[in-house]
Amino acid sequence: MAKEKKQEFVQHITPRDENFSQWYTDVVRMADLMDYTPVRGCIALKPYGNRIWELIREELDRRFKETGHENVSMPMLIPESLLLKEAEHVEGFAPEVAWVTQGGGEVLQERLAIRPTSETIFCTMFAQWVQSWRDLPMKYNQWCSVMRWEKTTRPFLRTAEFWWQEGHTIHATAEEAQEETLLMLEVYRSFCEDVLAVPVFSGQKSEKEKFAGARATYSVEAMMQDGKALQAGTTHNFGTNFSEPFNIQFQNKEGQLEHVHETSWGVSTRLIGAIIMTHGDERGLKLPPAIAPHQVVILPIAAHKGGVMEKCEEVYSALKQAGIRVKLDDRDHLSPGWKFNEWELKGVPLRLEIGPRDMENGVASYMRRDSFEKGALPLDDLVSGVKALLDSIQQGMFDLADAFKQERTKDVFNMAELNVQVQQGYARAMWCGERECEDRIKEETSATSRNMPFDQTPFADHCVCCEKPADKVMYFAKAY
RNA sequence: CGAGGUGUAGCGCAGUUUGGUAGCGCGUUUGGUUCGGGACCAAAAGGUCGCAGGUUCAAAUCCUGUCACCUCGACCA
Repeated sequence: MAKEKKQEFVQHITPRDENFSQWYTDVVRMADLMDYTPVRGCIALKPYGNRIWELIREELDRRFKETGHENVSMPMLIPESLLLKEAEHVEGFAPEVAWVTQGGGEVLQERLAIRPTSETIFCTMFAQWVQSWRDLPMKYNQWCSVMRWEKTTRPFLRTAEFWWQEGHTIHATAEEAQEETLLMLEVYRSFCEDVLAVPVFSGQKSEKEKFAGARATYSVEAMMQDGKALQAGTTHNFGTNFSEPFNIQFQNKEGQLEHVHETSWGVSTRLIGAIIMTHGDERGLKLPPAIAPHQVVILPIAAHKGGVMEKCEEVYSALKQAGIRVKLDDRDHLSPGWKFNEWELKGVPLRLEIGPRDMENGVASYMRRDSFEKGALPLDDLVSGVKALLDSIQQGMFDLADAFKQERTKDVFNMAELNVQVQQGYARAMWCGERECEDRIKEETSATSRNMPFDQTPFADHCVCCEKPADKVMYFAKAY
């Protein structure tokens, strides 16, 4: 009977390998991360999902400050005239901008865009704030939400409003701007891999795929468990593309006016989608300890029996004192089996059980969410045991994801091979650099160019598509 | 934006073909017994049937429109 019921429960999550998209939406809903709202395509982050985002923010913000950035806050509304100043930029964003046309019942003289991104307003303010070479660089970041009126939406991956950070910096020289662009790309790469345990491909976007208005765009691209690509973060070098129309100038050491060189970079709540689709399994979410709202959950077994709750509370305090994010699940109307499943669904990395039998043995039983491995930790040295397990889980999750990524990435030498490979993962190919070939690959395989790795050592001499001489190494994949 | 599908209690669904009192399971609340992989008994609460119009004595059910969500495409950063 119990077994039948359990199966019934598990069936609520669509099997991952049967229908990955459906599995994803099931997990998002059941893990209680978000909910839909009355506004089309706009989601509400619930406490659990919001907490994950908070932890991501804390960790990223620390890294931004370490690299010399400061936070600012800009207005949500952008006058249309500002948006129109950079031609490529407006062309790229115009179709998905939401507009405010009235305020307090009066029709506005100029309609205001709800920011789809803040380059234009940053540029406007930079122009007022910079005068001398001594003012440079200005390295600012803001945490906010932006709005893009998307045709189809999907929780975390593409929503009409989403939460993100956008860094905007201006520099005196092209070299400095390029250095900043690559530095922030590296911050994103190490954040994804070391904190989220999400291995990524780091490299430069093609002309076709770069940001509207950028001279060069770089990205970190993750691989989901269905083999598809997810762009996890981007950095852009604008050169003087924006500083010229916005007239952001400074006086150099020689007393002459020069335009600044600008960069921007961002990551969003899409990272939460990346975590789910990189690590999740048939039982639900699987969170890396570094950003798990609860790193450890303590479950009392037979809580009414003497000393069990007291011991749980003691362990809870000790772990909390040691700086571990710990949850004591003392709800007494739920059976242990129920709680096991619920916390597994929510992705808690480590479960501790404390019951009469454990107390006799002076241990706490544990189970790792990553490998389901069970064991026991001595109560008198619990903190160091838990810390070691959390470290091991963090590493184990990365290693598993990285092995998957490598297994699903192959070199291809012609269109037939490319077509086969992008059905299940990333294809590394030699590419001539022509837009025509990129378009043809998209048309025939539905895969797009992801990015060019920094190691551009050729492994063949002709283009995967047109067979003409090629010197660019490019990753292709189907993308979210 | 195109093709297909779904909207009925917090969640999962039946009822729609053939119009006639709003149903089931889980969860929730209260009381009690339990507790090492989704426990049990008893009682109770909970629904504008997505929304708007129409047909009818009567609409969850038939008709029209509309909105949202899901799947696959297209588009996009």
